[in-house]
Order: sequence, then C-alpha cells, then structure tokens
Amino acid sequence: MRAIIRLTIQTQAGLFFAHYSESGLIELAFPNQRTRPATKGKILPTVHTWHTTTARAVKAVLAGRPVRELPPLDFWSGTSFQKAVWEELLWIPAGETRSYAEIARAIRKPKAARAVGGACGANPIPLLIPCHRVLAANRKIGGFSGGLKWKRRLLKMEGVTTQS
DNA sequence: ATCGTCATATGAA
DNA sequence: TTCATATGACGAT
Repeated sequence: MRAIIRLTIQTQAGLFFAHYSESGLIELAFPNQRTRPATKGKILPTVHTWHTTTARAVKAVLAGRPVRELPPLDFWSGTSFQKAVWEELLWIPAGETRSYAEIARAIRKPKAARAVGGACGANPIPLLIPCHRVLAANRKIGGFSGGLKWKRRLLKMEGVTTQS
C-alpha cells in the first residue's frame, strides 16, 4: 500500500487537490470533485518543495501563462500507451493545439487516434498534462474529463479559438 | 454544413 | 471476449 499525501492549492477558480506519492505528483483534482480531506501534520521537505512547484504551475496555467517548471510526475497508474500519450502532451506549448490523430502519429501509432482520446480521459493530472490542448481534427472541442466548461475556459485563456 | 456508417486501437469488466 | 470510447475519413443529402 502506497502512502499518499494530499495537499490543497487555493486559486481564484477554487480549491484544487494535489496527490503525491513518494516519487512525485500522481493526481491533480479540480475543485468541486468530491474529495477527501487534505493530509494533516508534518509534510516531508521534498514533498513540500514539489507542492510549491505544482502550485506555481497550476496558477500559471490558470492565468494563461507558460509553465516554467513541473514537479516530478508519477505515472504509476498508466499503461505504457497512456504514458507515451501523456509524455507527448507535455510538449504542447500554451496557445497551441494538436488533434487526437496528430498525437497518435507523434507516438508512432498513427491509427490510434481514438485510443488517444481514451488516454486523455484517463489523464490523472489535467492542466499540467495539457489534455485541454487536444482538439478533434475538425477543430471541434472534443471532450474533457473535468467538464467542457473547463476546457473552453482554459483554451480561451490561451487565446485558442474552436469551432462551435 | 450535417449526418450516418464504418474502420480501428486501447482498456476495463 | 465483449463492450465502450474525449476519433477520423468518406460518402450521401
């Protein structure tokens, strides 16, 4: 059984929860998702350092600004395919988008566009793994696990326009 | 422009 | 093995 540390990030958009294992950030939860209380008591110095970085990164994305630095990400829950997708998403800069098929091509599985959508849906760290920057090929919005309002909001913040 | 249909990869039950 | 998908391409209308 892994020990999970849960810490909060207060933003204008609400209270986010960040979950850490002993090797890095494993999950970032949007506000209003039903969630258990934050871990109380003493936090390891390394985790505290990671969390400072996470909080800064989350606030940068919410402000539509580029992220300078990410905490270590722990992809333990992902399959190798999902990890490949998530790592590819990290390369999409703010203000740019890719299609599901483009991501599929980038990881050398050109026919797996639909599966890329599945991997995005399983993304445990939205915002920092920018699955909101993945649109359908026709430039329509696609889906978003945290709710489409969030995807639209984030894209608008980054100056991206989509089809209605 | 919109809609139906099919091909296809991946993952969970 | 069966089922569901945050897709995409194509053709009919």
